Amino acid sequence: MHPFAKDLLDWFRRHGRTLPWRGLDDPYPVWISEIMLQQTRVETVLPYYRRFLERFPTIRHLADAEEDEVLALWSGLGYYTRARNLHAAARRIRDEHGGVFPEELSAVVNLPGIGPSTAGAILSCALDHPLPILEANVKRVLARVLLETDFPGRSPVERRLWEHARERTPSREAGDYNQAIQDLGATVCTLRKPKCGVCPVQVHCRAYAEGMVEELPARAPRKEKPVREAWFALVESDRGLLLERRPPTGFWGGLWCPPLLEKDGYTAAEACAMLEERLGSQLRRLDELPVFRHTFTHFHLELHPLRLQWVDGATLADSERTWARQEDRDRLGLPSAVAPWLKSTS
DNA sequence: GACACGTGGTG
DNA sequence: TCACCAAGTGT
Repeated sequence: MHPFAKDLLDWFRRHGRTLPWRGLDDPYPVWISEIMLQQTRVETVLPYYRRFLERFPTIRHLADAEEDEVLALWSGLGYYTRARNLHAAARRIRDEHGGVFPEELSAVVNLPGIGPSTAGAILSCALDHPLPILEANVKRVLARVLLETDFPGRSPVERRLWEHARERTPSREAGDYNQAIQDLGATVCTLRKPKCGVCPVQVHCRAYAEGMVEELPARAPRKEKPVREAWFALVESDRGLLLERRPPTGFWGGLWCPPLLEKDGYTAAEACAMLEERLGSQLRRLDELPVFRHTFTHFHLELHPLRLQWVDGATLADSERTWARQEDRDRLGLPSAVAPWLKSTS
């Protein structure tokens, strides 16, 4: 066994965390935990994990459920594709593997939502297969131990890290080893203020020897977030504020919101005319309010509020549009960035 | 290979 | 306030 692995396993026996999906030999609950844990912290996952397994105690229960119910139990966890893939994979296991979670790596990585790292985690933890994992904790620990100064997002670096992860994964107790290195990353070898003083693998760590621990792993090159600008049409009538349901794809998908019009190249007057066309009604321009900005993961959205008065008395004949007073807006799903802004404006 | 996907925590 | 990050995968 690699000396690094031995020291890590000794530490794990004394200081490893107790988590509900540990020490299980059934791949199903381990699978659920691994999917929930993708890009998500342990503390966030715990209540969801319990509720989910209570409602879907076996693969068959999950496979036989409606997707809506699966999504409802996932609500609040984010990355909802994970839930749809989980459900789809359960149905595939029911239909193609007789309801039994497959044990071949090739079959496991072919299931939707399971990539190489998650497959390694499930098979090593539940069935003790000697497979490596490579997720954020492992990347950080190995980048430091190996003094890997290139940033791990680049694929040559990633290949190297996979290779080192494989070399260090012991042929027995691979599951414990994988849990151990993740615990180390979560509690000792943390991104900020790492506790090198209590680290069980300090003697193996090149970054510690070089005083480089806090500089690693290297940060990704900064990417400028693009700014998207839109006119934000606040159409008022005696029945309240006009809201539209956002299209299902894109940001704020399916939520109710005042109309947005791409600002690129259109003046306020042109935007107003386009909106009149869309609504089939005349609008009177009132005034413009100060720009407000909301930041998404990949872009800034700059909204230019345009107050408009609904002129004629035509009625809205569209299920995707509605008038809403303040009390109506509290009931409808408005984007969390928009609701308080509207409240403070009107 | 870049990008999208959600939410909550942190300095 | 804001950038950055967290048990990655699919397109």
